[in-house]
Amino acid sequence: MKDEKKRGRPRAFDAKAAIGKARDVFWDKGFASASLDTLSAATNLNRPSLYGAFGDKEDLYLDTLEGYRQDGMDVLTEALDPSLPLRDNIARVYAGALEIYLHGETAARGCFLIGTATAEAVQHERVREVLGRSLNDFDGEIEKRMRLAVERGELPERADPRMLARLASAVMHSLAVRARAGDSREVLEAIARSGVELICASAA
Amino acid sequence: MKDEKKRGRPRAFDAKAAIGKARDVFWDKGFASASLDTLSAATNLNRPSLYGAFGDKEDLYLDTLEGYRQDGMDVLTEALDPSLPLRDNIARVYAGALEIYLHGETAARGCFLIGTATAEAVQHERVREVLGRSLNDFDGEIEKRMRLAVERGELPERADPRMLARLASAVMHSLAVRARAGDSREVLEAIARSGVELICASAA
DNA sequence: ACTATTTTATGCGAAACAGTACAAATGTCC
DNA sequence: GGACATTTGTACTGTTTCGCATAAAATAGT
Repeated sequence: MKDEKKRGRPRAFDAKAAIGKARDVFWDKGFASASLDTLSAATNLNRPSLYGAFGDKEDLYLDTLEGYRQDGMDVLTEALDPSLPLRDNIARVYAGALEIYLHGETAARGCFLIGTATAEAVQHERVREVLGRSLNDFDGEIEKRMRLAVERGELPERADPRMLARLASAVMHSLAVRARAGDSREVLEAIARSGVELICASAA
Repeated sequence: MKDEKKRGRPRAFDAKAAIGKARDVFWDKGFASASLDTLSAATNLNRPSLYGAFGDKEDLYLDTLEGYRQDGMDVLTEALDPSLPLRDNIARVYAGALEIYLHGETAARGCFLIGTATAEAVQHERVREVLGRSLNDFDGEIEKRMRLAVERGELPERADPRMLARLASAVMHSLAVRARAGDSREVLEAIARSGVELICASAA
């Protein structure tokens, strides 16, 4: 299913790369403030090509969100490598998040989902759905690791894996917001360290 | 300084109330998607009146943010009443936050600052400044209570009040995002309860 | 009554906006 | 080589947007 040569003029661009460029625009400006002209310039695609390939602006935005979710899940599962201690896992999750959040030309961008999709979530139901699903997926992935930690004795029997996971996510959500609010790397890393301590307080 | 009658035609509207109406519009739609026409309709002020009283759209938005910050601080200090145990204080903070976040006609609005200002923070420096300052002020207020808790023995000597405060805020940030993402009141309240437990684990 | 001053209301204008029509370009299939 | 299918580039349309110009309305001072 890779080289199913279709008839007609072939595309002169890589859809994945274009979505990546569009994502950068949305990331900085937000959905509403990103004009199709800007997106067109950033992707090197003229407007009709954008429409033909991705649909309207909201469709394109949803595509960028989905891509970010995927990438985020990949980073997350890698950070949660079960051969490492729980404490290291959570620390790696936060470190990976900060690596993404603190990447910005002028100001830090924070989390793409929390930084931009949250604003649209009230009015655009589809965006709200993606946002909610993404947060839940993240929680779920961490919860699996927490469950394993209880089985292994890294956490006490009475620990609630689901709630611990949600609280571990909460620290990440806060890092996402604070990064975009302009907090320094030092402050964010200190919060991450304290978060690990608190979440894994009872860990071996 | 209340009835300093100025010359000229008197205002036919209450500025505070107008800012409140404008805030509701921004809260649902976000800064970028809120048009001056919508704001004008919601406040019952025609555009020139808006400009005359508040300046341009960004100025008006900053005014609504400042008002929200003020209101939030009031709710916060009331929740942190030092005559109550720390655990109750933090629980009240979260309960007060949820009371605000879950108020929405169609979908929950979440936190006005985190839900809308975060999106603009990268591009609009003044918004970023207000957002950062607001988060820090919240942290600071909670930190004072944490410091008191250490003095009183509600928390152990080795507890770090500043970090505990930031983590307590983190749970609230997460509630803000999740509310806007569509999470149910039940889930949010459960997270709040678990958050209190975790933060105050070592409290008397 | 008259002037000075500030707020309202109507409406303008220039720019930005999203989305599309149309034709040229570029490929596949027969 | 020719019919067909798809993409690309230019240009267009109608709408929405922000901010303001201008004039009428309403009050205070004299």
